[in-house]
Amino acid sequence: MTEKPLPTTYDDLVDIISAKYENLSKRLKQIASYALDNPSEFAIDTIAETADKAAVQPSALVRFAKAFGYDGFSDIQKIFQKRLLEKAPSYATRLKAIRSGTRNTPYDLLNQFAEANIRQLQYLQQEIQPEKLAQAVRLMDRADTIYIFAMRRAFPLAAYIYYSLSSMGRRAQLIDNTGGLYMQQAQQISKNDMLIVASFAEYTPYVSQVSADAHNRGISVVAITDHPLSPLTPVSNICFHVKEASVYDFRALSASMCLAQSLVIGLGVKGYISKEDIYPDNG
Amino acid sequence: MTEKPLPTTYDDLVDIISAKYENLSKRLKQIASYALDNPSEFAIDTIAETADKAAVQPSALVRFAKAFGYDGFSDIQKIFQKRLLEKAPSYATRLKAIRSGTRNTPYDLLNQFAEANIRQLQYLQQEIQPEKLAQAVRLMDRADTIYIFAMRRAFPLAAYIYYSLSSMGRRAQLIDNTGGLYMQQAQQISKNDMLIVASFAEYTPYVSQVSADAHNRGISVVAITDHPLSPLTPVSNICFHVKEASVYDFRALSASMCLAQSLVIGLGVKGYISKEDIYPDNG
DNA sequence: AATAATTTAGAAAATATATTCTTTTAGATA
DNA sequence: TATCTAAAAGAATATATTTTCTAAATTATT
Repeated sequence: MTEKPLPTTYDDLVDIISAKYENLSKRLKQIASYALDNPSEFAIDTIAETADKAAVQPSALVRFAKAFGYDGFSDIQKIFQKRLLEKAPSYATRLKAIRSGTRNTPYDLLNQFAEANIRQLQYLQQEIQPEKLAQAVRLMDRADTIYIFAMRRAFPLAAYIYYSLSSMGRRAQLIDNTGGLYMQQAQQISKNDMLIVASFAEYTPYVSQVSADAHNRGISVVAITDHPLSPLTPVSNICFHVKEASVYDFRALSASMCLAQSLVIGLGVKGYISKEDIYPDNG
Repeated sequence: MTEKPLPTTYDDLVDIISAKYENLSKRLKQIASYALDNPSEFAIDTIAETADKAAVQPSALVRFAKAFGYDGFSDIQKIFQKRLLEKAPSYATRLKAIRSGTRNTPYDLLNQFAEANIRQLQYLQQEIQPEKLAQAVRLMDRADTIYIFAMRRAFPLAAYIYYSLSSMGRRAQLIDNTGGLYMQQAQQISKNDMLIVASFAEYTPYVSQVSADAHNRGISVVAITDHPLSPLTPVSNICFHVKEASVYDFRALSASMCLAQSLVIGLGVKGYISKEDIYPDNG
């Protein structure tokens, strides 16, 4: 084995550990995965404490360190300690940086975007009406099949809802407009079903069209949109208005995604509680 | 002096130290102010290192600890260590706190989920490596066509990226496995293109397979996944590890969504800026 | 199935670390 | 300034932690 330069930063070390992981012995794998899962504790605990928590021998930790070229445990632990000391700047510092300098590195954008998303989530918590939420979940719970339709920017929402419902064993259908057949797909919705739609400005006419059609036929519709004057408002039974943040005209999705997740989980928990015996371990 | 309960949290300790500060001896004041100024280092360094940095004798540190009622240096240092561990909490721990004692109305769930999402976003800001982000955007910028592939829970990410890139006029292809042809779709990727993949535990083999194939063929791959030991790590050029929170085993998506958005916007802004540089005075 | 090679556990040794104790220094009081 | 008291330094000691080493166990190879 030739002399490779030892990683001196946590990130480099993670890369190396990831790369070599598959070639490690069972016990060393165990340690690698403990260390990567609990880097902070690994930095602070003594070798005995870490050994205990990772359920290995102290000597195994020394072997682990040596397997990556270090002199011993203390050496590799220092890398983890450095990470803790160099932890990113505080919240306040970051905010200042965001406000003052207007450089636009992807990192700056990420910070701006994260901040914007956080604000929207806090706003969502304040603004959402608990009763509406409960009603929506009730409608979903009663439905035989839950149909979902959204396009363009809202499509990820639909994809998420469809995936979650399916994987929790609920009957769900995604109207995906395959072959341009969205109307035919929507026609399938029957009285015992319900429909979830989502659409944001500029509103996709298809979505409001399907929603209107279902609504006229007496089918329950839950809508997620961005404004009280959205075309979905008049054609839905329950309509959530979620304001989304935007950075450079790129609109975020976190708040509506969070709402969608809450609906799905609300249903899941409800189902889980009543169907506890049937699906004891289901996620 | 009667037995007062010793502070067990960092915040309490800070209060006590502040209160007693004026009555401390010169050397102990020196230590107090060092400790409060450098709580992280104080937590990690040995007594000798701290003594050195604070320019005092090791024994003075013991006296310091005893002045506040602790048995010795190690005891008071533990408080500082606890702070460091709680600063970078495991989400599991925090979420448990959120969970406990709450009912499970959809509204409660939304609040829990929003909190979880917010923490994730903050964590993302701390953990992300600016340079990696910049590199990823550079790869995207150089590519002729950007291919995107993700399935199941990660699929909404792919849908979002695909939609955004397309709507900003970038050539993009979503590998959507229509007709089970994902491999054939992936074969289309050429040397001048790049691939973005996303996959979370339990990892979809298709995604790592496509990623590995592209990577072997020398195509740049940017991966979004959830752990350093993910199967995507070894088969990608740039790999982001985003820890996602979960509520009742429903995993969130905000952090990775935010990351994806930053990549896309980073590219958008970059394109805008570089064209401006080329045609500085042009309309 | 037997042998070799690797990995692991656990105890022993070496090292590092924290604490105590004695001596020295500094500061306060008369 | 002399005397007393409190604080500090530094060496000595006790404790804890890490590392090494050997025997046992596991895994791979013939």
